[in-house]
Amino acid sequence: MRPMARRARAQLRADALDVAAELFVGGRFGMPELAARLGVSRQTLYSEFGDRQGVASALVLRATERFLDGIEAALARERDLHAAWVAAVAAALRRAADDSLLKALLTGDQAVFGSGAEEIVVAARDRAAGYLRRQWPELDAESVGLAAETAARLTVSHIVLPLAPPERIAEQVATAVVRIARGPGL
Amino acid sequence: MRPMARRARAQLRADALDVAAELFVGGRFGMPELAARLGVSRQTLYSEFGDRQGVASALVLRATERFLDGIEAALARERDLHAAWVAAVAAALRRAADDSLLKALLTGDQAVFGSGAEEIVVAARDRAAGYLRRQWPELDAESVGLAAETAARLTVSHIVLPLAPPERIAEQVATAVVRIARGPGL
DNA sequence: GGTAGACAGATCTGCGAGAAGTGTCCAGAG
DNA sequence: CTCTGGACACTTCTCGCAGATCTGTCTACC
Repeated sequence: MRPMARRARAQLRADALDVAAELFVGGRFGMPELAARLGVSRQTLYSEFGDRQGVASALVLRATERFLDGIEAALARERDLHAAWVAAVAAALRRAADDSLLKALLTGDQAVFGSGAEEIVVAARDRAAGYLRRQWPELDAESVGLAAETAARLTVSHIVLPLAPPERIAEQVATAVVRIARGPGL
Repeated sequence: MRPMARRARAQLRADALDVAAELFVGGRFGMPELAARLGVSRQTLYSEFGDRQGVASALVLRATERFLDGIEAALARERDLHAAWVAAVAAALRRAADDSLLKALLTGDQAVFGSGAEEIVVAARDRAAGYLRRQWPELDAESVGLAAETAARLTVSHIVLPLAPPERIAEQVATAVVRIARGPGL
């Protein structure tokens, strides 16, 4: 509860997840090696994360949140709805391209812990909906929900199965999302 | 070249793929067992399909075409654009639900031969675009392309990761596709 | 708090023998 | 002319088994 202890704990968690991510992409992710690399005893890890799955879950959670934070930042950086989505999708594609853990979670190829794809899609959809409601309150509520889910699913789809250059994908997804968000039309 | 020979060959291919699909979902797909179940020699199989991969490719190809034929039939059965897509997506979800081979191809979980997902998405997109161009020629060409790709990707996404009952998914995808197909709007 | 060590039990690894499958050949039957 | 059955070399599963490693927990210690 003391500042030092809390800081040390948070730092340990952060370091542990950094190393765990490294080990994971390397294919070997075990508690003994994780502890050794951190210069800490196995027990400390078990105390902090409960068990191996706890480390894995925390790792997935952090990767997801960082991913979505980056996307939301890109969204917020633009004022035009279409431009915002172009930037967001482009950011998502970029991150997915050079984050092995994220790519593994989304494509599900490596033996990842809890698939992860579902959590990411759900979280992305909810964040996108929140952003739209907040930034464009005049949009129809149902359309916002549909646009958010479509944005999340289309982006993941293009990460898993890219058929066009990133810029083109971003443009296409953005156009689709904007047209859906615009509502029934008449 | 004689009718009898051609018919026998076609029948053999069809039977072979039926049995191959059975063996595949059962997890054991080998040339000796396939030949035995067909009451034919292995050599005949190799003559007809070239090699094991040839059987696999033919199997995937047929599954894909049947899948898309079913969807296109559902599309053609409705006159309203929205209703047509509701029916098509519902048909796709239904088929994917009770066709193990198809589901394996799309989700990529079982060790399928050539992933298959890419071929399916591409073929679905192209067929959807063809249908839209043919049936709704007044639609903007670029919008049709975008709507077709979105329809294909969203449907696959909802098959791989279903988060809502099929009827709701069909309704959502149809709404999204129609709004995209409608064009820039103004 | 944290460490080091020990512990039973599960899980992974390497390995070799044996079985099975792959792809190709050919002689022979219908 | 097509299909069969058998043989062939080669590669790829499979299975058992021993040894190593990992997991999760406990205890003594600092």
